[in-house]
Amino acid sequence: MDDKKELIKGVIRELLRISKMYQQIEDMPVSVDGETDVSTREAHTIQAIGESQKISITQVAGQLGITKSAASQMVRKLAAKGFLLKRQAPHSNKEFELLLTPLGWKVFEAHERLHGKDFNTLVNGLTAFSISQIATLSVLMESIRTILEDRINTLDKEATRK
Amino acid sequence: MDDKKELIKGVIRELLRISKMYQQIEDMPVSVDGETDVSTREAHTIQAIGESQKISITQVAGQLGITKSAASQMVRKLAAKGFLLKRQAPHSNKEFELLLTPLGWKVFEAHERLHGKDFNTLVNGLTAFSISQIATLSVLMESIRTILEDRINTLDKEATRK
DNA sequence: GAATTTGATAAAGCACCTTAATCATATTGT
DNA sequence: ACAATATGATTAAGGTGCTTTATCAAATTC
Repeated sequence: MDDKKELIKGVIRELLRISKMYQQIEDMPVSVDGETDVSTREAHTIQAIGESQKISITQVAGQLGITKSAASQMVRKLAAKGFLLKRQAPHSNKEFELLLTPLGWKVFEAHERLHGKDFNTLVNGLTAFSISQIATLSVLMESIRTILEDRINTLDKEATRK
Repeated sequence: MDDKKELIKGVIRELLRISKMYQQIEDMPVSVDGETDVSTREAHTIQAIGESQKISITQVAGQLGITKSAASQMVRKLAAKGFLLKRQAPHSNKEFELLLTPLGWKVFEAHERLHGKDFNTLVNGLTAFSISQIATLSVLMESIRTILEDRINTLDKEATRK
């Protein structure tokens, strides 16, 4: 009985370490052409725009979980650097639609490629295990995710209440 | 065969989502007494000092992975706020040793408690599964960790090379 | 058509970090 | 022993990315 609890604790500890390591990888700047370096936040903004073309500034803010003001500043900087285009939306005189330039797409792809590499390494590393083992893992992961989701919701409520 | 690969991909995606969620929890400020709010970085500095008493500023920098300069600034701020004490090390006239004040310990404990709560929730959530399932999970986690470790090492080398 | 809401922006300021320079205290090599 | 170097700490200046607050014009609602 205690053995089991210890085993579980070990697994959770491992999970937390993995989370930190992933974060560490995620935080590294993306290099395009081995030339220009793009910060993580810049890359994420470019990613958001590349994924949903013609997105507006307010939508970018929503997707990244930052204020409209912050998104506006970020977009201005990226446009100045030539990563994206900001043009009047056809349906509105107050909205803009954002598009990646070829250079922007380069960053987008470099970022995707980097992540794809990590992703594939992980996938390959797990192919050695049996289907039923993976299936178990899948169930446990979902359970862990649910637990964390609940936790985040309660913390959010607490923060909002104040 | 393809089923397996898809299953694995799903698991990895889940893992990445979990990592992001954990990061989200980790980034929330710690509240002491429901009164003072302490930022994540402040809490981590306090945690580092609480864990290894009489640590020096340079050591704090090493542990948090920031420059000595940044650590010095952070420590000055925390000392001014009354969370820690900075006194001359007995063995050296150029080093300081850092200690938490009672208030500092309160933050330390609040931070630990918060994490302990998450930790226990996760542990409890997993007790429903069988020992062998957990054991499988453990093996897989270790394998994932190794993969990420390798990745971080190569990325670090690449970054240093430049 | 007046009042309100919404999208975008600008100004000011904050948290946290970096690099580079400086200073005093060790430590090392000859 | 002492000159050269290394180390611990600090400061000044600057950068990034965010927030809050205020403003403006365009759109929507009543």
